[in-house]
Amino acid sequence: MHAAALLRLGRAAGVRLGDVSRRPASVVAPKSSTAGWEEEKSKDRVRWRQLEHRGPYFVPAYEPLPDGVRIVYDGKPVKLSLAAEEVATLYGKMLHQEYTTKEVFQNNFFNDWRKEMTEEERELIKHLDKCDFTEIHRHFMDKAAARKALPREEKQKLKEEAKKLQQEFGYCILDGQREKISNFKMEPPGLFCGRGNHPKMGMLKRRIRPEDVTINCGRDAKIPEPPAGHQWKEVRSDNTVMWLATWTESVQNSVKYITLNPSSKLKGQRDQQKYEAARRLKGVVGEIRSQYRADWTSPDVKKRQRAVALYFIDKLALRAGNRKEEGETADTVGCCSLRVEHVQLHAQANGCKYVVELDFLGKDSISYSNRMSVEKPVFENLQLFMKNKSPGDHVFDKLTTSSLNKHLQAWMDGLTAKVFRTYNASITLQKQLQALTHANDSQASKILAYNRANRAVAVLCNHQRAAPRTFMKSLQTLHAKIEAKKAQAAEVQVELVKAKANHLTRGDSKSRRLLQKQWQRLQKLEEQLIQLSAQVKDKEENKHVVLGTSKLSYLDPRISIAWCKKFGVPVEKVYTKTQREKFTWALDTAEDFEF
DNA sequence: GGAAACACTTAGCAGCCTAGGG
DNA sequence: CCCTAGGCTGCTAAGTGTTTCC
Repeated sequence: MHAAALLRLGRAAGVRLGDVSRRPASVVAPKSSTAGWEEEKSKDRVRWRQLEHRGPYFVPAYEPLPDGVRIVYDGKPVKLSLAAEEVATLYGKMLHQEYTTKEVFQNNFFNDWRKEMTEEERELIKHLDKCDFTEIHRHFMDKAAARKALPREEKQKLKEEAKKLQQEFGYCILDGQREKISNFKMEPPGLFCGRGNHPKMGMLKRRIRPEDVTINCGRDAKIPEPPAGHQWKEVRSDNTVMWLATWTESVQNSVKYITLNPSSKLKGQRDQQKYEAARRLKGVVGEIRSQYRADWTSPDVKKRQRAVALYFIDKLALRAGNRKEEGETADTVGCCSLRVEHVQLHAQANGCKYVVELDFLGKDSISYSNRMSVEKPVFENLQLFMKNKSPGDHVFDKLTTSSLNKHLQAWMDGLTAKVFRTYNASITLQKQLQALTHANDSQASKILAYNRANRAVAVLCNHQRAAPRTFMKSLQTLHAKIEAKKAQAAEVQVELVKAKANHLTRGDSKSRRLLQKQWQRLQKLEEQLIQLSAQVKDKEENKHVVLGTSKLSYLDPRISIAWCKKFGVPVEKVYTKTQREKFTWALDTAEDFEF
C-alpha cells in the first residue's frame, strides 16, 4: 500500500503540460493526507523548482552533393534521390575506417540504405560490392582539408560562431543559476558504430526532428521555441527528473537525454552523495566481509553464490553484471552474468594453490584477464557452481543483480554493487598516496607519485585503452634520445680518460680543471639518462592504461585536493580546468580530510 | 517476480588545440 | 616562429539501478 501511494505521488509531481495549459500551482507534489515519510520521500525526488532553456540545437539540414560528386554503381555514375544520397554519404565519409570492412557493418548498412531508396534505385542497386563511394569519400576528405587550411581569421570567425551558439543554446537557468548543458546539440544522423562485436553496427541512426523530441521545463518558464515550421512532440514539466529534453534513438530504441553539465550544482550534489555513500560503506565493509566469508559455507546455494560473487565485486572491483538481451548488443558480461566459459580453475598453478583465472569481455568489450589465488572455500564453491554446466551457462545461475542489491540494501541504505567499486577505488588512492608521497621530494616526484597512485586504481578498475596510435613512434623517439645520450656519455668517458692521463703527467691546475669539467659533464649526462629511462618506464606502464576515467568517476576529489594542500602541489597540476569545474564542490576541502 | 521502460552514471576514442622543443 | 606530440574535450555508446507494468 505504501508503494502504491508513493507511485501516485511520484506521478503527481510530474505534470504533463500538453498544449501549454498552465495553472500557477506549485510544482511540488500536492499535500496528501498520508503524512510522514511518504511525503518526505516524494519531496526528496524533487530535483528543481525553476528550469528554463532554449531547447536543443538542431544540426543543419542535409546539403546535397555538388554535381561533380557521384556514386558509381557497376562502373556507371548514378544520381540518387536526396534521401538515398544522404545515407550514401554517411557510408562514404567512413570509408577509411575499419568498420566499413566488416561484413556485419556492410550488411546492416546496405539493408537500411535500401529502405531509403526509391523503387528504381532499389531495382538498380542490388549489391554493395558494386558500389563505389570513392568520389564521395574524396569530397569529404577535401572538405575537411580545406577547413584545416583556412586562414587564421576565417578559423577565428568559425570559433566565434561556435561560441555564440554555445552561449545561446548551451546554458539553462536552474533554480536561479545559469548552468552549463552538457550536450545541447542534437546528435546528427549517422551509421551506428557500436563497440566490439556489435550485431547492429552499420545500421542507420536517423535524423531527429523536433517532432520526435519531448521538452521538459519549468511550469512558469518560457517554453523553448521549436525551429520554424516545427513542433515539439510534447512539452512537460516534471521536476522529479534532471533532463531538459528526450528522444528515442532509432537503432537500439534507447532513450536519450539532454542533461546538465557535470559542473552544475545539481550534478555536483549527486556526485558528492555518491562519495558519501562510499564513505559510509567504509564503516560497514568489515562486517560485510566477515558475513560473506561466513556465507561461503552456508548450506544455501543461493547464499553461497551471492557470497562468492560479492567477494569478486569487492576484491576485484568487478561490475555488477546485469543480464542482457541476447543478440541485441555485443556479448559482454559483468560479475553476476559470468559464464562457465569465462572461468578456469587450477587446483595448482605456478606453485600457488586454488588459482582462479577470469577471462571475459566487460563493458565496451574491454577484455578482463586476471588470475589469482583464492581461499579454498571460494575455489570449491566455484567448482560446484560450474559442475555439470555447459560453457555458455551462468556460473551464478541463482543470482541476479537485483537480488544481490536487495541484500546489500539491507546492510546499508543506498548500498549497491557499484558502491564497492567507488569505495575500493577511493580507498586505494588514499592508501597509495600515503605510501608513495614524501614531503621532501620535488614537486615533479610528488606528481609522479600521484600518477602512480592513480594508476594503481586504473589497473584495479581495468580502465584500458588501445595503445595510442603514436605510441610506437614516440617511444622510438625517446629510445633514440637515450641512444644519443649514451653515445655522448661514451665520448665524454673517452675524454675523461684522456684528461685523467693528461693530469697525471702534467699535474697542474689547468689540467685538473679540465678533468673536473669532464667529470661533471659525465655526471649530468648520467642523470639525464636516468630521467629518460624513467620516462620510458612511465610510458610503457601507461600504454594500455587510462587514468582519466577513475579520476573523473571513482576517486573522491576531496582526497586529491587534501593531498595537494598537504604537500603544496597546485590543484591545477592534478585537475584540468574542466575537472576543477566538475569538482567545484570539493575545492575547499581541508588538508586533513580523510576518506 | 520478471520484463520493459526510464533515468542517470560511466566509458573509450577521434580529432581539435596548445604548449613546449627545435 | 613553426611544428608536432600529447593533453583535453566533445561525442555518444554502454553500463547500473529504480520504477512501472503485467
